[in-house]
Amino acid sequence: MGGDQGERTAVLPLAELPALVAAEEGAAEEGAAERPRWVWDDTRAWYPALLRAGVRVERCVDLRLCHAILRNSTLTAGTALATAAPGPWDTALDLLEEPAAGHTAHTALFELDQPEPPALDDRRDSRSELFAQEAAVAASTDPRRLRLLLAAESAGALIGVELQHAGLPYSADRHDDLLTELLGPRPTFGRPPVLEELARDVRARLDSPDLNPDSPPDVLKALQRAGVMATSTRSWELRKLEHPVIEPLLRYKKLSRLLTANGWTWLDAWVHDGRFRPDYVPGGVVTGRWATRGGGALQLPRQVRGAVVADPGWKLVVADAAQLEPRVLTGLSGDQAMAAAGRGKDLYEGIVASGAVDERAHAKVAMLGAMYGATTGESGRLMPRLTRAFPRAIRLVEDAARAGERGEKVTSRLGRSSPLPGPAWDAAQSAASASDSTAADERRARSQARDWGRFTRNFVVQASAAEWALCWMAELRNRLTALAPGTALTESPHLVYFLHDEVIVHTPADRADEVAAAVHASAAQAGRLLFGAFPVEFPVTAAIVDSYGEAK
DNA sequence: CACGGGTGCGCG
DNA sequence: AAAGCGCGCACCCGTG
Repeated sequence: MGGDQGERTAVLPLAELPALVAAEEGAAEEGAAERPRWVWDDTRAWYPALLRAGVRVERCVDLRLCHAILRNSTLTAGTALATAAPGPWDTALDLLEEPAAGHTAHTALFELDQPEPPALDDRRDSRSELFAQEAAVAASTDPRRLRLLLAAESAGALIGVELQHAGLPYSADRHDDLLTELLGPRPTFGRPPVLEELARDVRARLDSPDLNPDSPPDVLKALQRAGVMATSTRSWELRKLEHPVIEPLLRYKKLSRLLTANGWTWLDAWVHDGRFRPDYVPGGVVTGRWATRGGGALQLPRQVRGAVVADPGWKLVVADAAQLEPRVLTGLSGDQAMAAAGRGKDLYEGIVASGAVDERAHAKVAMLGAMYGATTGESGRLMPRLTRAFPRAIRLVEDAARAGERGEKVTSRLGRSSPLPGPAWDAAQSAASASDSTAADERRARSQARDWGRFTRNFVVQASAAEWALCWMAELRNRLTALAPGTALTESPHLVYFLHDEVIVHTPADRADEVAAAVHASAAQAGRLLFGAFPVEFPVTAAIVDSYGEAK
């Protein structure tokens, strides 16, 4: 429970924890005590049971997530925590989890690797870890930013568990209707009727009665036999070709994708009692973005978003940050010209108005190219114009790319650093600089260096954008709690979805306007937290709707 | 039969 | 190699 003076120690049965947490949080609610910040090894291990017991936690330190940040950050380089040999806090979460009952193969593997796995508590000492982390932050080159990052990351961990607990309101009936409309009735086995008919059509038009349309190699061969000069079966490539089979084949691929990714099987597995409950993994991506495990929540196709429906008497507030990454780049680089281009309007229109490019689509493709490292094509051609108009912003991503090419780390706004390239990368660079290096060695080394440079170029922007989004969401969470203090999570406005630069709040209809206001205020606050007084704006849209499909 | 790489496509 | 970043997931198919 933190490094407070006047320490109290209590050992209690697990079953009594919810009551203790509730008492401490409740005391803070009534102003009788300081708000606790719960310190634990892993939010995903502790918080779900508390929520099930009806207990919410306002603040925490997720030691596992914070450790990962501090271990690798350039701001804490040289601290004891960063230089220590790898320990239990560096072990992947999966290896520490209890193997699920019945998964004997997993158990066997586990025992093979670690004959006598010690108990969790022996391996991870949360007290000493907390002190080590506090020392590392205090000794860092920017404690303020790191503290903010660790707080935001930990808030994200709480939110991830709360999102799963609440679930995204989801109408299985609407989803089923959509599937039936597009694919025909659900078959007990084999392809749905519409897909079967399309498969028949494709086979006929290619004169290949045995063709398996799900096998790209088969399809490619059949296309070539029919005289279609395709080199792959990717949709974007097929679309450019002329042949009577192309249209039904594309339709087959699109519907087949819907069936396999979000068909009835997905519905059965992931939607229960009117809620879609994916497993969010905060910090699951190197850049600090979230990942999901199962359910594919971050790839929910636009096609099915109409099935996300508010409960009767409730609304969804669907909020989206406009042009988040270029705006984050603006703040990172302190580019006044780009800040002006984004002030009070669509950033891409602002770039057009600045005279740098002719039309919005060009502004967008040029900005994406700058942040992703495009060298050829339209995007590459637009780069010089962008560089002339916004030299500071472009220099920032170019510098990040050069650092990556040299094999160095780069660091986000709040202090998350990129990983170093692996041994294969080092070996390739060494081979190229050896006295007996071949032209092929040098080509390979240069190519890999550029690849890594594109990664680090994008890392600074994507990681900082992820930090903005965390701050936005954490701030919003606090404001939502304040709208209805003391109520259970799902009885008052609460977050139900997060998608990189987008959130959805489920709210009683009569609070929707307040929620929308909170969404805007939180975005402004996130901008100040990351970039202080620098005048970069972060406009967000907040649509009050009954269904996700109505937004945008 | 299990696995893992490759392919393709959904999202930002 | 779509034009470049970050992902997850389902499927095919060759390999052991």
